[in-house]
Amino acid sequence: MNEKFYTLPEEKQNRIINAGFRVFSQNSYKKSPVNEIALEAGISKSLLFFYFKNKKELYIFLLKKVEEITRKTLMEAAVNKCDDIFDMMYQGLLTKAKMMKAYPDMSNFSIKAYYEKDPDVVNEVREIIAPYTEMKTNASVANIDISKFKEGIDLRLMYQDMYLASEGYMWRMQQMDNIDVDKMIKDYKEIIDFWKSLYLK
Amino acid sequence: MNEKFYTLPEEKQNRIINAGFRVFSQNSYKKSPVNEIALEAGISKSLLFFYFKNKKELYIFLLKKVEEITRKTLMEAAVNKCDDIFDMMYQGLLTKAKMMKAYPDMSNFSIKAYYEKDPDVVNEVREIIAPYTEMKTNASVANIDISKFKEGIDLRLMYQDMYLASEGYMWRMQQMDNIDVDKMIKDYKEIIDFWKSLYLK
DNA sequence: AATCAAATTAACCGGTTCGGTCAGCGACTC
DNA sequence: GAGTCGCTGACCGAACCGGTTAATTTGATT
Repeated sequence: MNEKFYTLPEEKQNRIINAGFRVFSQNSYKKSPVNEIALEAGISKSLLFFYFKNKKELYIFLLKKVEEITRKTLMEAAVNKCDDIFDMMYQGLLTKAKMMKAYPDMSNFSIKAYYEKDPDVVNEVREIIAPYTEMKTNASVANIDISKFKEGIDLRLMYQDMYLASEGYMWRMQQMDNIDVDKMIKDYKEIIDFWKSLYLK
Repeated sequence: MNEKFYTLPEEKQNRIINAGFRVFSQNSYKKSPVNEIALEAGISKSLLFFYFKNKKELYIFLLKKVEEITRKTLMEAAVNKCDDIFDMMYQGLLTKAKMMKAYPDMSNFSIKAYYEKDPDVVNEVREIIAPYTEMKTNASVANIDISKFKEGIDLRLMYQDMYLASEGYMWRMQQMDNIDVDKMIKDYKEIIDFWKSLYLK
């Protein structure tokens, strides 16, 4: 790709990136028209092909961008490491919300990429995304302070319930046309407080 | 559409229907190639155009098929009407699982259709689907026996939590390549029992 | 085996779309 | 006014797509 891209004002870069996320998140790789990305970014197709030598390069650039953005956001969030599992879930959603505000279609794009089967890009997708699919389920349940919880609660099922509900909530959000991130945070906080009242002494 | 379609062996009808669900669920209306549907159904494109005079007619037929299948399955399920909200959720998932076994992509197809914006079909979609989008959230919480529940539980949040977790569970299932419906039912039963132990006296 | 109708398909057509290229336009500098 | 830079409109060949048509296969009947 053309290094000139990085000299563009950040706002313009983001316009291109978000347009790419949006189009590639709603169509398969093959059926995502480069022209539609350019139009949505407010530039001409020719210029897009000036920065990225072809469609595949643009796609892979976006893939790597997902990783970069996620890593950066996660690093920022890790500053306030909390031992409370409820705070952890809340913080998790907060960071996800922050990302969704800046890059609304990134999440859907990475999901779509994960299931992409086009031989033109499938190898690259596997290479770039694969490392991140593992460390999904772990990352918690390990060392939490049991004494705070009510007696007789199956912590495994509790966690599963909360995790599933979070996934269900995210899913419902993804389906909607425009996401009200602030309302989302408010609703989620309400449920977390409900869980606290249920599970904690 | 050509009435001859209904004289086809049911297995062949279903192959066509499922192929339609799959292709239309993964692409927008416009970018769903009729040829791909035919190939996946194991017939030629020409034959498909013999049964359905054009793409739009096929699409609308599938839309109506969703309504028909859902109604039939729901009627069967309504036989054992239970007043227990937990039983209700369990029965609800059972019926949904049954439908997913017979028509794996129907659910995703109807979601996609709901958000379809192509002017060629948007009016018809609204007409056919709209009536069913309302009666989603109600249908419960209304007349349940409160006395069975532990005191101080916010029933609205309880229901929301269970509903979201169910959706999250369904979503996780949809993502997987091949769904083990029986295991799914077993896991779900485990969570419902967990909820019972949490919320009931 | 010959016949005929029904089921099914291969081949084709006109139009559109898509990835990618290229010549050149306007603005700004020296 | 020559040269550079950011940028675009117009264009190209190839592929694709919805839909048609003529032909072929199949299967039952005589």
